[in-house]
Amino acid sequence: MMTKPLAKSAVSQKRVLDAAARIFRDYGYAGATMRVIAEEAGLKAGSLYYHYQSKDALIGAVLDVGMNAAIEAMNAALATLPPEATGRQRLEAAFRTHVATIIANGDYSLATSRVYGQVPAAIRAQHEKLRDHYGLIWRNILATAQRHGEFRGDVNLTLARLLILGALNWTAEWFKPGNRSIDDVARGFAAIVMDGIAVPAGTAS
Amino acid sequence: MMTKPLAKSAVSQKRVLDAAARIFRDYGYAGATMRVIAEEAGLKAGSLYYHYQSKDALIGAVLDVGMNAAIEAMNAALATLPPEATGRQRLEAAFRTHVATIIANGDYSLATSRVYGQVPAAIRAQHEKLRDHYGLIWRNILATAQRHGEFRGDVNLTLARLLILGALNWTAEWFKPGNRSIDDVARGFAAIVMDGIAVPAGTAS
DNA sequence: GTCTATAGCACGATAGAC
DNA sequence: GTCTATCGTGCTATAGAC
Repeated sequence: MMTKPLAKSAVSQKRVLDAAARIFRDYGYAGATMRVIAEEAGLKAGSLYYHYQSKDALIGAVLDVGMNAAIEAMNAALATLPPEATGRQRLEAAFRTHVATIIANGDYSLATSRVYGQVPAAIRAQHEKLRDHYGLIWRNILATAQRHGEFRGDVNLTLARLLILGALNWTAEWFKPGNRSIDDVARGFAAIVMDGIAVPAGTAS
Repeated sequence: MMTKPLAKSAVSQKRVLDAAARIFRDYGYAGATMRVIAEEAGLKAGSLYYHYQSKDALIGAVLDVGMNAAIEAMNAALATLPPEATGRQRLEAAFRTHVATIIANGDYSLATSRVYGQVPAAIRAQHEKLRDHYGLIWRNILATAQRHGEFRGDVNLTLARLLILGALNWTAEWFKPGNRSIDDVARGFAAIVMDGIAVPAGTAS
């Protein structure tokens, strides 16, 4: 079965979107000009408006595409786990998937995290639903494991989730392929969050 | 003993800097215009150039002032700990100090974290020394505690530091005074990083 | 679909009055 | 120290040819 070839329009549209992600990432929302985005996509500035109505529409598409990729990857990863998977296994899979997605779609992830605070409020408000949906997936993983007695009852799960997402999202800024693999990072982070870095009390020295 | 009154110039300069931090935070590097910064400071655009040579000099000052405040607060906090303080106590104090500084200087912290990737490379390069210095303080806290056998030997301290700073720096984006206090957040985060969220193995259910 | 050309506006920075 | 006025440049977006 052959993959249906994309229309010329769709190909260009994707090229524009990828170019926009890179330029927004490097220059911020206001600093990314339609001229430079067009050049990065191999077009002239005026031609962008055939694919996207405005600069606002373009940044909105970058935000949504990146977040949808993260949601789909996470749903797919969790769906492949057996029903009897432990909370620990689920959380570790979520760590791995989140980091892998963030690195694979690095241009979109970094563009999003760097420009989010500068995007017009109307665009941000419309995007918020996807963000909240993604947050809910994490809430569920943590709450389920705590309810099953795998995570301590005295841990504030909201705080735990904010710690986890803050730490994982920052990987997009510092991770460089080469020495450490994505799996190393995810496993290392998961180990710290689940077991801590301190020598457990009552351990022989 | 009276505090020496500041010269009119110094007062204005500080007002300009505070205004710049707020505007850079909200509009990004390119989106923050000298006209708007001036208005926020109660001046006209041309008057800014009496205090700062250029927009680049202004963002450079915002970055440096914010980071120097963090370094000084951390040094002061660690200096008040008794010499016999444990690694756990030092780490908890560092968590508390970092979050408190970030929230107290929220305009500067958020401006820095949001525009850092968009600032001209020359400005960023000059600021890097302060960043590295701050990172070194954290490296020392973690390495010392591990050398003393308080933190597990199999924990990768670089990974731990990246997790900690990613999580702590993100607090600037979501923390709102009201329900949770800064100390609650710092204590909660420190507890997770040191002891984990999982129920320890061998614990009776 | 992509181009050129341009309208209308805002930018950073400077000069010189006060 | 702060102002007004302005230079030269570059911005988003549109119009219409190809």
